[in-house]
Amino acid sequence: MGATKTDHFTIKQNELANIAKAMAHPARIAIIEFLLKVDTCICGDIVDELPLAQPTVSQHLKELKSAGLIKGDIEGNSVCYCIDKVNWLKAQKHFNSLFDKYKSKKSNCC
Amino acid sequence: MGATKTDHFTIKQNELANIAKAMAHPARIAIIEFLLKVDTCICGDIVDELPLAQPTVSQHLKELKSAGLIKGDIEGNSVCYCIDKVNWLKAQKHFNSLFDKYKSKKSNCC
DNA sequence: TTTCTTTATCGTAATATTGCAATATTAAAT
DNA sequence: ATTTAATATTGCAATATTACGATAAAGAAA
Repeated sequence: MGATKTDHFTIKQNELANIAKAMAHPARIAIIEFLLKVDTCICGDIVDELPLAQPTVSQHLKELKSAGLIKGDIEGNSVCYCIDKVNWLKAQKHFNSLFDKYKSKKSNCC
Repeated sequence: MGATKTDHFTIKQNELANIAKAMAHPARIAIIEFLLKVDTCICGDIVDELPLAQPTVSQHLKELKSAGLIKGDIEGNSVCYCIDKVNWLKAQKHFNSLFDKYKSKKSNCC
C-alpha cells in the first residue's frame, strides 16, 4: 500500500488533514510567512527568499495553490502570489474548531 | 534526495511544520477528535474506532506521540491515551501566531 | 526577431509514508 | 503454568514526497 484511505474518513477530517499536509513543510511555512509579511501580493522574489532551487520552490508553490492557501495571478512574465483570503480564513476556522474542543474538556486523568 | 532540508529553515518553521505533519492524516485527526470527545484518557478502544488495522493505528498513535500531541501511559496490559495538554496548547499557539499575522494585514491586491 | 527573464514541467534519484500480515511482548485471567 | 487480551514491532510492498538538473513556455526587452 502507501496511499491514504481517505474514503474511510469524513470530509471534514480529510479537509483538515489536507490543509495540515500543505503546511507540513518548513519551506511552505516560510512561503506563507513571507506572503503574510510583505502585506501584499508579490511577483517574483519568492525563489530568492528560499534556500531551495527554483523548480523545488515552484513545486511547493503549486502545492500551496492546490490546497487553496495561496493564489497566483499571472502578471506579465512573472506571477503574483498572495494568500487566498477566503481559504485562509477557512483553514483557520478548521483548526480553531478542533482546538476549541479542548477548552470545553473538564477532566484529564493524565 | 527526498529528505526535507530542515537545517535551512528556522526552528519555529520546523516546529510548526512538524505539528502540521502530525496532523496531516485523516486517521490522526480522527484519533485526536476521539480523544477530545471522550473528555478523558482512554484505554483501548482506539483501534475499534478506526477503519484501519491494529498495526496501522499503533503506528499513527506512535507518530502523534513522537510529535508530542498525545501521551500514552501504560495501565496494566492496555495503554491509556490522552491529549498532551502542554504540547496541545503549544501547538495551538504556533498556529494562532501564524493565523494572527493575517489579521494585521492592511492591503491585499488580489 | 533574437535574447533575456521568469516560471512551469519533465524526468529521475533519494527518501518518507501508508498499510497490513506475521510475530513479539507484556500483563491479566484462568 | 497456560491461555487470553492488548499493544508494539518487524518486514515488506505500494505509493507519495522532496529535491534538482534539464528543458520548455511565454511574455518583455533589445
